[in-house]
Amino acid sequence: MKSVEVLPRGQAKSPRDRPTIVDVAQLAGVSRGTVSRVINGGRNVRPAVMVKVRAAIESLGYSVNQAARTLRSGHTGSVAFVISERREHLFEDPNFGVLVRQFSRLLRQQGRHLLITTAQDKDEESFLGDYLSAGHVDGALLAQPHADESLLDRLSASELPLVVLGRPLGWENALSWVAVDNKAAAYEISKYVAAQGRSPIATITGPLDTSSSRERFEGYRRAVGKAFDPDLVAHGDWSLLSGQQGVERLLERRPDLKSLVVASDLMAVGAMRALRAAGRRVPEDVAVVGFDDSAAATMTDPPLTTIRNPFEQFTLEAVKMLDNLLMGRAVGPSHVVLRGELVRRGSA
Amino acid sequence: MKSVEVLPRGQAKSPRDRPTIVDVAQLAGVSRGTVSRVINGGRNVRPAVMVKVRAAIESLGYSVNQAARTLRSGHTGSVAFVISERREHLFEDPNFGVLVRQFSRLLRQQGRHLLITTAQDKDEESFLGDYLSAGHVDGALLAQPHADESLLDRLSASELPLVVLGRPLGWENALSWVAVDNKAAAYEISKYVAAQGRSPIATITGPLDTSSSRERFEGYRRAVGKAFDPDLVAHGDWSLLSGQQGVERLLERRPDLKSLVVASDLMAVGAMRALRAAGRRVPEDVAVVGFDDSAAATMTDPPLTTIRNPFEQFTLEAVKMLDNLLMGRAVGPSHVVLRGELVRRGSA
DNA sequence: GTGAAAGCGCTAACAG
DNA sequence: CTGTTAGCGCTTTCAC
Repeated sequence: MKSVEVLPRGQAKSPRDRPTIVDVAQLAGVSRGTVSRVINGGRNVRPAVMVKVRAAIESLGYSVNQAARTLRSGHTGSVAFVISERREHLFEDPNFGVLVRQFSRLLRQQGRHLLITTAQDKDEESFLGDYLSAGHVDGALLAQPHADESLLDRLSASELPLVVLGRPLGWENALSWVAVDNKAAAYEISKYVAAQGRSPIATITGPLDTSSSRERFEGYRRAVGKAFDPDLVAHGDWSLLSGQQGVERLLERRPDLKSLVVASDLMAVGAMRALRAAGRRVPEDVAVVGFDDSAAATMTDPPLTTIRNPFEQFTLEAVKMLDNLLMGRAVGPSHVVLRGELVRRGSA
Repeated sequence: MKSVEVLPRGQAKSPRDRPTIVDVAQLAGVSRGTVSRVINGGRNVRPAVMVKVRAAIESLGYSVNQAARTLRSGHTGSVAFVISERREHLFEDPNFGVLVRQFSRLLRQQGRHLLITTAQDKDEESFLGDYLSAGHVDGALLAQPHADESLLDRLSASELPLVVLGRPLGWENALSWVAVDNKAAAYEISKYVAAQGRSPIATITGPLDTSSSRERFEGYRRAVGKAFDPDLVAHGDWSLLSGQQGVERLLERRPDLKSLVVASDLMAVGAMRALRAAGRRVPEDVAVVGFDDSAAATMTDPPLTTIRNPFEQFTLEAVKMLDNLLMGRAVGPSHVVLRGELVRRGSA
């Protein structure tokens, strides 16, 4: 049943009120072909004719009919940034704005538009799948898919050129992706804390159905080594509240904890709040580190030591990868893994 | 020169590898017309035939070619949410996620897709204008335009059905819009503070080229009445830092200030930080109120008293308005003004 | 350097 | 209920 959808009937404007290439050709006294050449860069058109045609375009207020162009040429000139999160983190994450801005700029240099699309639940996901499969876009950048991502099935089946942002669990070999080495980052920041003599080190993870959560947890686990203790682990859901509750649970089980590796800055904010409520000072009694270097990281007191993602390179690689796919230059799926960077602030 | 753009050449997939309605018709042993009827809801098609056609669609992995459909039918089934901010606030504003979610859900009920599009600078704005004018979307929701918004010119000239979110300065009569009564809200919250005997009341405004900033300032000004003093006013740019700096300036000029009406929660966070640095307690020495009821409002200590926007109704009105435009039911531009709600927390 | 013309895939109007 | 058919507006050979 894929791709079956019903469009609303009845639109306001009669289609006839928009000038077409024919109107322009008539006014300029040339053929449709020539007008087409002009609006596509003007190769093989005499300057004088160019001027005439452009004037006609201007005076008619002509603008190209993208549907016709796409139907004929087979591509749309736009790319979707697909956000299939069930929760709202991505929008709250200031990193998201950075991503959007960079993608937008990079794609624009290729003459492509960036469209951001979202899906909150299964229904919307299927609706979005219809959209993407219907040829509305030439390709897609897919943000942080969950492990159970049915969109991934759908899209990879549709053969839409696709670059996944983050490691797509279960699809590592089939798809192209660019990811940050979360495991290494978590390892590094945990060791950083350990080197300060802050053991035992507890952690609050994100939801473990995302690769970033798993990797961060894995990095932490490897860093603490034999000292690993399930009682030092709490699981959160990226929310501030879950960070707060995580600390409450941890303090019950291991009141001796000396530091806290939290899988996101926002949860770290909650964690610090709970620590304060429990009478522990940061960083004197408990060192706290976060992840993401989000705005929250600078809003806490003390500000958070955290991991910053290499967005510049990240977006560049993703767009390059997608362009290769779109231009038919890619031989197969490719992968890039980048390193995050430790940002030292007051919390650890 | 509008609408003249150059698309990238050379796309990966040969157009021929996607099945069309003809392939489906052949496989199902019916005509193209019947297939079209099936994929458009199946009116006037026998159940048995429906089944056959659907099976053919499934087995071929057919999905509709949106370009062809749009070219023929004159509409795309999608709507743009246009963000033309020069800065990134919108993405950082958690309210943005709420807006997107609600718009998305509401539009989906109408069988329409929501596309979020952005423009960071003049160039991108013009590029975006091309996109929107080219018939990629049936209509647009335009977020918080600045006073100098050239996109507004462009779009209103293109006759694209348009609903502005926020009051479009200088276009109030020409366009449809839905806005929150910021002036009333600012008045209310300023009076709330005054009623607690917290005068003199200072304020930190947003950038005054937005209608919301102006209105909030105006409401404050009206509430303080004759007590108004330019020394009690600082101008920010919505950023946390600007809130902090605002307080520093205010304390220099009017160290006797007893309360602070800040035009956004984020700036209020900065303001509270600066107050603390200056040895003033909130709310004992200085009462602080914010605007927006954003996540930041609950992250401060004490949490912020602020104004919550009526998003539910806001999005509903905007989508209804746009639908009227799209369906040709609108007689002219319409306007809706909604009231915000005071949320009492610890800061005032 | 320019014109003519063949479709791209689909919908909807018209016959039957 | 179903088949047939005429384009929607544009790009792109192919001639000239």
